[in-house]
Amino acid sequence: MTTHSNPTVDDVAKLAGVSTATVSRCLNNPEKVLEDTRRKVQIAVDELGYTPNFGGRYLASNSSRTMGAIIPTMENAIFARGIQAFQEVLASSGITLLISTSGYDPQREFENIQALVSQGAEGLLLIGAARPKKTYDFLHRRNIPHVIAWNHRQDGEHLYVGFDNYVAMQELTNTVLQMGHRHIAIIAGPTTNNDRIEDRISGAQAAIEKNNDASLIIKSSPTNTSPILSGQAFEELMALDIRPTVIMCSNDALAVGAIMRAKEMNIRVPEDISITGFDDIDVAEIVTPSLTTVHVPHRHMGEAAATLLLSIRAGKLDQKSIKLDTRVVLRDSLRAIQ
Amino acid sequence: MTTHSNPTVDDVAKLAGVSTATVSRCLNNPEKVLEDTRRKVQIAVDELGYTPNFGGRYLASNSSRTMGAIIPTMENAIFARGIQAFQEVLASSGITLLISTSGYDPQREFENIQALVSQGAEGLLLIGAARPKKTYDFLHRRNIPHVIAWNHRQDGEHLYVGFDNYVAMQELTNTVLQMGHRHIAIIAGPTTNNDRIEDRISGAQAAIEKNNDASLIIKSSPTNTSPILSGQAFEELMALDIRPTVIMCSNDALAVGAIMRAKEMNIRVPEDISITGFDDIDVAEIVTPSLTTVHVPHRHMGEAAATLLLSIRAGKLDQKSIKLDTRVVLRDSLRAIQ
DNA sequence: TGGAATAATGCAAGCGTTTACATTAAATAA
DNA sequence: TTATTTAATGTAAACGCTTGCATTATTCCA
Repeated sequence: MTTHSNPTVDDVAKLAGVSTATVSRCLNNPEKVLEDTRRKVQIAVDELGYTPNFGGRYLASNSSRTMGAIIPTMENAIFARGIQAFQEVLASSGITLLISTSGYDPQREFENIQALVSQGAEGLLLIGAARPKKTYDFLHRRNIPHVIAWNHRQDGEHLYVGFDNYVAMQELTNTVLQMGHRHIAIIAGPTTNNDRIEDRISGAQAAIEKNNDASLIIKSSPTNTSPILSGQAFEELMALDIRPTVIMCSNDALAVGAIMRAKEMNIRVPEDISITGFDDIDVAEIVTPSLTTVHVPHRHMGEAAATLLLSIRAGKLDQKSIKLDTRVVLRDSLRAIQ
Repeated sequence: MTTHSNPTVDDVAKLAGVSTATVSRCLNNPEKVLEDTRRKVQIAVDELGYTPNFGGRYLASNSSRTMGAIIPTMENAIFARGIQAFQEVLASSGITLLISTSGYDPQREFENIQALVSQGAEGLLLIGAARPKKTYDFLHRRNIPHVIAWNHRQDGEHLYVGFDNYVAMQELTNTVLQMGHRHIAIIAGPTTNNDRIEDRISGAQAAIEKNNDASLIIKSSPTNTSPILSGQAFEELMALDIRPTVIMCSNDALAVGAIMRAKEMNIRVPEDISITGFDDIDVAEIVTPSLTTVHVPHRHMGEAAATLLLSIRAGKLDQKSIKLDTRVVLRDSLRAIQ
């Protein structure tokens, strides 16, 4: 009568004819154990299909070999790609990644953080810096290493691995201005709890304020980002007495939504109106006309964040923020004013 | 001198002036404890920023409230969307999701499965049924509930939550045949360890074999799926003496790659050649011409998989496979032969 | 060959929870 | 009021692992 509970180190030890300590050493410090013993233990492990119980291991060693990431949603390609890279780097160091999604809700993010910390997360990847004080209080009190990705500010408050959304958008706006555009509109997703969008809008404003003759209209959707919403916003902008000559969208998905709506309305892009995006996701190249946008090194960001957290875990506590470069990618959807 | 280790249930108990058992009950069975006591404990919890240690909890209760998912990659929108839904359903039952990616490598998948099981995964979501015997042996020996998503077969061997790739592709092929196409080509990703692609190809073959005058060429890339590869395959097909009149791609990403290459080569779609995809990801509607493809209910699949695993976890062990419907979505990239 | 140094292994405590069972307090009935 | 039932809380063992220290086996040197 075999009980149907999982095999434990005791079972392995008994079968291999050694002590539990030796089994443990075989698994964690194989160099401390005789080649011969190791082999015996390995056979027993395979025989039983043993895998160490994480609870016991974590409790005894106080190390979980686990890190966490909380992203707004996986359905956004920009996060998926960065997290994929993040995970690959961690995996190559034998670290498991726990992921949850907050749906852009700070309260849910807080709960997710608590859950991941309970699960033993030794480090956390977070998106953007905008979150309630209580969240940061918790992170500091519990002394959880965390990096903030997808943004970079000079404030010295946080550990960033990202790019400067403000500067990136400023550059793109300057390009737009150089092409002679003066009536500029922005379609943006909601800025609540989203410092990245905030920074992008401010960046555009800063660039435009230097031009006395340039004007700016901002359409910021109160609810969540979606191409449908940008279609609506696009229509509203087209109904204005003085139409903008260019619409800058706060990300590529919104820009694609605008382009699609333009097609439906028989408005030509870029002949009748220029459109720009942000992120440079795959679709930017696929859509017709191809999208002028800001290229963001998502994979590289994920890798850098993982490397940084691994360094901290290894004891190198004096890590610095990492700033990655973006670049404007000129494609067909933006054209100069004649 | 406060030691800097995390607060434990002992700390909370001491601060609240109750026993550890009561603290535990407050957290897990609040109805078993006096309103007044509960409040005291809650205050202590907040005061200390206490979160239960997962290791201890898992060890004592033998319940991890955790499930795992292993997908090939997050960079594929079809998985991202399904997993997002999967996670949302689990979260609403207080279950944490652990995700890893295998990069389409069965050995890595096996290791990931072991890792997740060690972490306490009480159930597993896996993609497709093609994997080595040792992987299934492990799952059975350890008695890990698992569902296979993104495919559905009538074999009665596994618990599927998915759609019948064979039938879906057969339907699409029939549509193509009805439109008068007789020279048909397929561009597919690698079929090794990928039963979904295998099934799709067989489905197309089955449909075509019923037509004596129809011919089929299959270009199956040996390495991984990528739009660049499909561009290459597309070129090769265009160089043939007798060009196919339609190219059926095993997924939308490949189809988009083919369309882009067609544009570069000044071959008109669908006037000169028709192209179809599979999955119906967002891009299918965005690309020009819009893509005829097979719609797959990714979100719904993720939800159903989660619900099923939750049922098993709740003790309802006699779960049945769930078959979801797909449908052919006709768009501009496919046109009838005159 | 004997003794010291070193390598390999074993013993047992302890990690932070939960939970069966024991105990105490409160509520009810007589 | 006291005896009895019930509700609330406390006590302590157990979960599976790692690791400091004790013990045993091996190697090296003289």
